[in-house]
Amino acid sequence: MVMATIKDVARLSQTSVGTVSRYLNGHHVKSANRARIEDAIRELDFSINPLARGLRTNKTKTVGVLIPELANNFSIQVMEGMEQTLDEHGYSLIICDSRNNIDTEREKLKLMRDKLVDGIILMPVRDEGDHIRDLLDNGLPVVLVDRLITNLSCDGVVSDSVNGAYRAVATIINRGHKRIGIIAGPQNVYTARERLEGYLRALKDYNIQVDESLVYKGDYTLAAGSGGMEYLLGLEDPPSAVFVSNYHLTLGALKAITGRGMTLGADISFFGYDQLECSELIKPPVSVVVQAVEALGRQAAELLVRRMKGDLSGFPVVHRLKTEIVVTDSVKKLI
Amino acid sequence: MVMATIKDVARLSQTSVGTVSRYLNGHHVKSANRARIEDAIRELDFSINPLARGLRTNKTKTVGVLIPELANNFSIQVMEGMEQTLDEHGYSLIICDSRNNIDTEREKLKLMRDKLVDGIILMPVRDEGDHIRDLLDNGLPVVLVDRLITNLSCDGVVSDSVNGAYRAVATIINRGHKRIGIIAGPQNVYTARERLEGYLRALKDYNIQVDESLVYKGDYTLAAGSGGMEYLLGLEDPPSAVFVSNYHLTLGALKAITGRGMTLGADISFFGYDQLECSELIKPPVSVVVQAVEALGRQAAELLVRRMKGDLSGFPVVHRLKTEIVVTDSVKKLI
DNA sequence: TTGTATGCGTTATCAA
DNA sequence: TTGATAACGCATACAA
Repeated sequence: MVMATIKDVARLSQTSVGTVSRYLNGHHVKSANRARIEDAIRELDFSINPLARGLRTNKTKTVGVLIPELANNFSIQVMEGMEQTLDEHGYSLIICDSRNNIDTEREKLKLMRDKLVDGIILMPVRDEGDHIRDLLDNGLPVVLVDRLITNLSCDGVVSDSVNGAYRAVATIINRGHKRIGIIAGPQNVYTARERLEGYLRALKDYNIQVDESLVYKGDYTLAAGSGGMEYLLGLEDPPSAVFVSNYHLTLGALKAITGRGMTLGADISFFGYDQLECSELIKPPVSVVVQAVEALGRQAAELLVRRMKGDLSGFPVVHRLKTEIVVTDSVKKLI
Repeated sequence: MVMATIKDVARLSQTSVGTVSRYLNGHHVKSANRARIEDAIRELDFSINPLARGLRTNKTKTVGVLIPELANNFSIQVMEGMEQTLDEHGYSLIICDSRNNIDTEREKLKLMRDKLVDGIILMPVRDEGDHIRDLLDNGLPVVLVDRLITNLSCDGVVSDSVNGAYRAVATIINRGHKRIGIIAGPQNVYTARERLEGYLRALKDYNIQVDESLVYKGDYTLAAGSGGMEYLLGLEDPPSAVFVSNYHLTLGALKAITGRGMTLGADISFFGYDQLECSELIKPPVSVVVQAVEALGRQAAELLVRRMKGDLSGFPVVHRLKTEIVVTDSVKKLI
């Protein structure tokens, strides 16, 4: 297929490439010319060659999105929010999966830089920021989403995980539980630390002594979720309630409970994290902390667009979005 | 950030841009020059400007992926397969969501063409092919995934849905059921037609008369799934078993069953489609037809890569992947 | 406001 | 094998 160029348009409209180019970029053009150019463009089915334009302008109208794991509900919903927003601003998304691997993250980030993206939205694998600082130092806008990075000055949009976890645990306490376990995530991940802190703060505020044996830490995986739940349930003095601090962990923990033939709320009280696709299929439905997933994506995208336009005000900006909690009979009322 | 160019490399390595370019494209270069060029590249942290290269070669090493709905397990897993394969071949993915809307599909397809992608993988919204034929006629490779299109000569990779549905229904019949309902999808979608056909064939082969009142057709949505199940359960003479022919429909149907407080297998026999993330959390686990999701993505990607390399042999190639069925106690044994 | 000419970084053609 | 150079399609500085 041979595409029409700006030259063809100029010829057909009896103007010059300069005029056509100016028309295309929204400059003022005599209305007679404008009309003829528009006709020619329609006639030739012309569209701008983004490569040529990019070569001149050093802009690609493309944003790189790097996610540690595509295959999960949460990531996808965040992505949808971004896709929509960036689409509205005329940006395309190049999407990559870092497969929860910091080396892949480095590599893909380099790939994106080489592909000349105008900006990057990153959900980082873990607390490691040197390679990101490199990008920022080179003037490439980066917005973190879901997770911040210690000692890295970078824009970000995250959920208020401390508060989400706090309210979950406070709810459990208010229903009369004293022995409350937590399945926490890997402590080199921002959200995992925050959620553990929320748990600890709630216990402290309600004067409940922390029992270290009730704090299980694992990766953000299904396996760690079931492993953690097995561990807690196998304790000599098991907790009466468990707070599980991530999507995959929640699925895994529920699997362990179901596997043991136990009933939520009756045999073990349970508070999970993130909306399960099938939350209504489980009896009773599961109490969870729900994040503003779409907003997370939208706001990250909007912030990035602002940066790409050259507005660097307030750097680093961090948005912290409120979470909601859904409380059900999966947490038994002891009082 | 100011990127080094091939010119800088030529200067530093005391060769010419021609030689450097040839080196970069794998042609033969005297080994002394090769060494000096490699040093210079490292020294300057040079990487090829894909815009300039694309402008010359008319290739972007980018593939457009258009999916009717990002936010579902099935799509994502297919996408992961594609991402991995295309990554191996040095292609980036531009991912778009057509939001189950044929106009959006048209629009995004145009956008991708304008962005000069080298090829497109499309999961079409429905049975409409003119806009796709346009692309093919213009020499842009397109591979359909999951769904073919009537009267459109186009490469594709799909599951053998007829067979999947057939075996599901045959399994139900072999467990002694005679009154078997189906929640079918929209008949302008390839997979929906195929799965309905599988159902009908199985009934025919086992000499069971088709009762039209047991055939419910709806969109591929959760709402249609629960609506369909409500309808079937509300019949004067309801079916003893129901085959549900899509992921969303399955979720919706299960929701209706759970909502009525009925138990799978005991009160109603059930066979769904696609792996639910939480299939193990439901008691009893649900019988489903499972597709080779990753393979679907991989093979579509591989086929597209072949086409983009210029190998047009066998067009149109259609791969039809086998499905598996998972059979559980959700289908009651009547005999 | 318009037309002309130059350059963005690469590949490909040509002569050496 | 190499170097010099034209071209890819566009945006922009400059002169008009």
